[in-house]
Amino acid sequence: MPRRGRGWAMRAGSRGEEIHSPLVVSLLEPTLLVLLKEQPGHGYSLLSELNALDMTTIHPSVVYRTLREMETLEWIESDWDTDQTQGPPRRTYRLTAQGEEALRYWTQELEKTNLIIDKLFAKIQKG
Amino acid sequence: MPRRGRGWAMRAGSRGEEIHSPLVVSLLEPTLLVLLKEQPGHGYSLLSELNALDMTTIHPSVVYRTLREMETLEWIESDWDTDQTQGPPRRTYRLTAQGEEALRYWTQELEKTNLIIDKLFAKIQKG
DNA sequence: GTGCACTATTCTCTTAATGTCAATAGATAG
DNA sequence: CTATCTATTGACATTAAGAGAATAGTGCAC
Repeated sequence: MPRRGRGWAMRAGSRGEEIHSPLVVSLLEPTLLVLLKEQPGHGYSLLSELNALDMTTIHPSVVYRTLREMETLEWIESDWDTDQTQGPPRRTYRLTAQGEEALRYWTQELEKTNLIIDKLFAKIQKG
Repeated sequence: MPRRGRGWAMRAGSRGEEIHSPLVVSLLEPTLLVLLKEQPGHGYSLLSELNALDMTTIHPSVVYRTLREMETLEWIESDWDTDQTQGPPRRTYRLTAQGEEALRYWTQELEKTNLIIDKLFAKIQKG
């Protein structure tokens, strides 16, 4: 029952719950871009790749929805894969040129974010 | 007219607009904790401190609202300051013990976030 | 052959957070 | 006396996220 938002830290910390901070979710979009740049993939496989990146608390339906929205933006494209699945057909996504462009902007934003976080750490350690 | 969310990267990049990624906003809460740990302050002064940290696109009312919510959580407390203002009375906030506790959890989360971003950079540079 | 676990995706409803802007008002300089 | 800067609040609209039900194919054990 992940519930995000204001006051996350205490709720997550005091009880060892599966709540994630809003930060994790806001990394989802660029993370999917990066993963799909590495290689095409479908929702279910991306879910386990997210797990490998310690983004374990994101709800599957959020990932699927995000992929659909990214396809609407034409950052990614997909085809149905009916053969070679271990279950029902899967939708395999790949990055488009526009998606690569979006990833470039996102990369800059991630750099900026790292800088801000580093400044915060500096302030924390100072005190 | 900052509009966040899905597709931020292209909207922000293609036109040089004042749109921020969802990442920036999700740093607001821990940033306010850090700034108030450094020293007590009021909303208006915190706004310029956020500017100094390159978090320029966050709307003032969002900052004020966040402060009020953090006070409800008892992470911070406030008093009205009627003297020594350069305008109307200001509400001066300071960190509570619970706020320090929250900051500790947030610090861990920021470390985790930095790690994830670094992993993403590694993947980006590899490709 | 049927029941179960795993794979795989979509849809919908609810709740929470953000965006935006108007309103209010004290202080100060010209 | 009015424009600008300081300072905060409140309300409303919009967007995103959380959660779970529904659907369905595959493969294995019994």
